[in-house]
Amino acid sequence: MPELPEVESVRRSLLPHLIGARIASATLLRPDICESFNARGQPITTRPANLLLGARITQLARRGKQLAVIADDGRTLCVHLGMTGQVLAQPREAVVTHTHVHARWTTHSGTTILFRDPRRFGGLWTFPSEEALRRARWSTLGPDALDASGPALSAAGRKSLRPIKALLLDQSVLAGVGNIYADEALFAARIPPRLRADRLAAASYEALAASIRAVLTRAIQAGGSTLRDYRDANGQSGLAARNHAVYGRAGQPCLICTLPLATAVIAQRTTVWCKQCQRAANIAPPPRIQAAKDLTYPHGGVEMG
DNA sequence: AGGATAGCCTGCGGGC
DNA sequence: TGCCCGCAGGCTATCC
Repeated sequence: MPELPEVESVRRSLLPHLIGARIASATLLRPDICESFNARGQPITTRPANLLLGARITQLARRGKQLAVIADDGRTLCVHLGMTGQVLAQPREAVVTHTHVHARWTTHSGTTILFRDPRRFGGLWTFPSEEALRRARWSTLGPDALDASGPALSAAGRKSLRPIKALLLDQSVLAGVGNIYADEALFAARIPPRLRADRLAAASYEALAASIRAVLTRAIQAGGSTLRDYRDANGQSGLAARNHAVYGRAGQPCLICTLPLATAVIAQRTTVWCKQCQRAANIAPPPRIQAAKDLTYPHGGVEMG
């Protein structure tokens, strides 16, 4: 399940293969996984030129779980890995054959790039400019989860009746967190996943934002979480799953208190947490907002500030 | 309009 | 051994 750390690991592993490379061929084997747009934002038929044929790659960008391959003339290819998507780089003469390859590129330096995605929850989107991508697809995303901030999360959460876990999974609130790292971050911050978003104090959102940044950073350092499908561009699996404290550990002992970890479906996702360590009572509640008429001041004045 | 739900899609593992 | 079912889940469309 590629979430932010996995997509970032793919991006980093692609850099040496793609930066400065010129695209010698581009083939779309499954047209229905790609959508192309012109400068006016209208959908057009995908042609090799839209898939960066002839372009020189200058930049690989990422926002949340989405990757952007940007060329010197502005042409931009957006890649979303969905659940099982992979971008693989291999020598042109490689004999390894893959199933479910939906697009293939070659570079003038002799590298073949494949996009494969058995479950096809991922896809490709092409734009004439980086700006067009940002306008069409990235403007609906919240801040990148590596930049998670307490005030921004709090602003979204304080008016929401959803469980805090649902808030973390909402890409328009925060871009990049999926089911694995939502559970891990909530455990690290000792927040119960079902707690209503509007019941968290600003200080708790600050702690949660810090946990999100820490969990994601550590996972990137481990090369992402390989459960089954995830690989980076070189076919390497990631070791971050070794660090999971709760995800995939239902019924096993909590690493802090040894109580068996609980599991339930929350926000339509399998959720694992520790009922002992993650309790609302551990967390500062939000300040109660009282009606003005109920406020009394011993000295009869009105407090400012 | 926020929030919940269905559906997309394939591979794998458990149960019989 | 083999078949069937359930599950995994990011995201969009749809409904309430």
